[in-house]
Amino acid sequence: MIAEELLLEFGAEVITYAKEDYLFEEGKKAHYYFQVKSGEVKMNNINAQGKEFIQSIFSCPRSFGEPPLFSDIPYPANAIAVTKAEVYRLKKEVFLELLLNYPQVHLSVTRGMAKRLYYKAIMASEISSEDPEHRILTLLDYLKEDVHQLTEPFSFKVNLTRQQIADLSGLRVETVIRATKSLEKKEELKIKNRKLYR
Amino acid sequence: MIAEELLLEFGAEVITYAKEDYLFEEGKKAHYYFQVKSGEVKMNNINAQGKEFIQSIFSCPRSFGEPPLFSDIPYPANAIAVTKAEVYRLKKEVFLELLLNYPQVHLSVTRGMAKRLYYKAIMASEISSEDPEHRILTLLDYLKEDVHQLTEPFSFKVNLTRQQIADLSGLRVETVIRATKSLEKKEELKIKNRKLYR
DNA sequence: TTAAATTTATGACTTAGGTCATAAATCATG
DNA sequence: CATGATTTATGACCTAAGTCATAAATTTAA
Repeated sequence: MIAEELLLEFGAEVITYAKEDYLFEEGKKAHYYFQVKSGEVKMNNINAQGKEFIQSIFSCPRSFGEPPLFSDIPYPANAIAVTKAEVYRLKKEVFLELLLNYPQVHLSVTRGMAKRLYYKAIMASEISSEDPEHRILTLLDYLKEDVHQLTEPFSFKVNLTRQQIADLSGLRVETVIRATKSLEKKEELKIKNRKLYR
Repeated sequence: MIAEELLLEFGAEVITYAKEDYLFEEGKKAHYYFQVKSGEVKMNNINAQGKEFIQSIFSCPRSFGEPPLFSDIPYPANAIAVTKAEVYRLKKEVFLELLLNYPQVHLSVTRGMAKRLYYKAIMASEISSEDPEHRILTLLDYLKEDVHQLTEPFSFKVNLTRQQIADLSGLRVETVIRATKSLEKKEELKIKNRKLYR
């Protein structure tokens, strides 16, 4: 995350996207630094059979899509607005210039990438090795503790649909529905009018 | 990767690990920057049922385990020597000091993390959505093109065991054996005395 | 140079989670 | 506020990949 004032000072634009709009596409080169101002943006892949995998969902003030700005790699996934969203957009060259002038900002960008690498490492291992209930709990605990910094039992209200949980954890929606019901019985989750609490 | 001279100038030690030695453990705090001088190091997770997932295998001159140096997160996986290995080790505080003094080095470390994030994004999507043959080809193509910079067909000799391919792609060794044989029939791979070529 | 360990190989079988069909409940929108 | 779209729900069934057993080929180390 980069402070709004600094972004604007360096000439960042604010762009408004409608729900379902693409911000960039898998395989394309990166030209901008992006940071959410309002709304939600997801990065995803769609395979040949139409199955979706959500890499991550970003809301204010998270940035995304930086890796290809640093290295000669294309975007590994699409970025799509989950809701109507406003996004700061800064030209690649200006962004890199900014990092050189503000080492502390560079460090905080690096910190952000470090956290995402941590999340990806955890989820890759989960998806590869764990059963549905374990995967879902790991995902929700990550969101609860690392993103929302909550500790109290059932203090985290999950604002994801069962389908989104499925697409984040490599499962099918029916499996998530069955697994969350089973987790409720085991008192690992609460379900209050269809919303999950962890 | 940081130049050897610079590492030594900042007081890096060279540590020799025997095959199977642990360099650090999942869940622990990070105190050092690591960079391979010789041999191979893997980062992995072992689940409750004993199944292994290999996050990555590193050889000279790759660094690994940086993310927890930047952010207050623990190691998401173990680091274990795959072969006898020599590793540069630099204290966390000195490493961060080095980055502040050498912005270009900081940028190259960021670049390295960006590439790993790219790899993880690709493999997470593969493991979540693709069948065994697709996963294996994507893994091998990544290693061939992005790590070894090879382009000629079958110019990449894979020096991984079937078991390592399985643990990198979330499959079982029998599945990898059957899938690679099938890929050989389809002329996507060559197998010359048990070695894979892509 | 031999014995032990590892790696590759193959067949039979089992099963977890996916697939498909259908529907109720809830939400969003004109 | 009515209607169409989305989300949650449930049962039946199916299949890809995992599991298990066994063995041959190769590599390692003693």
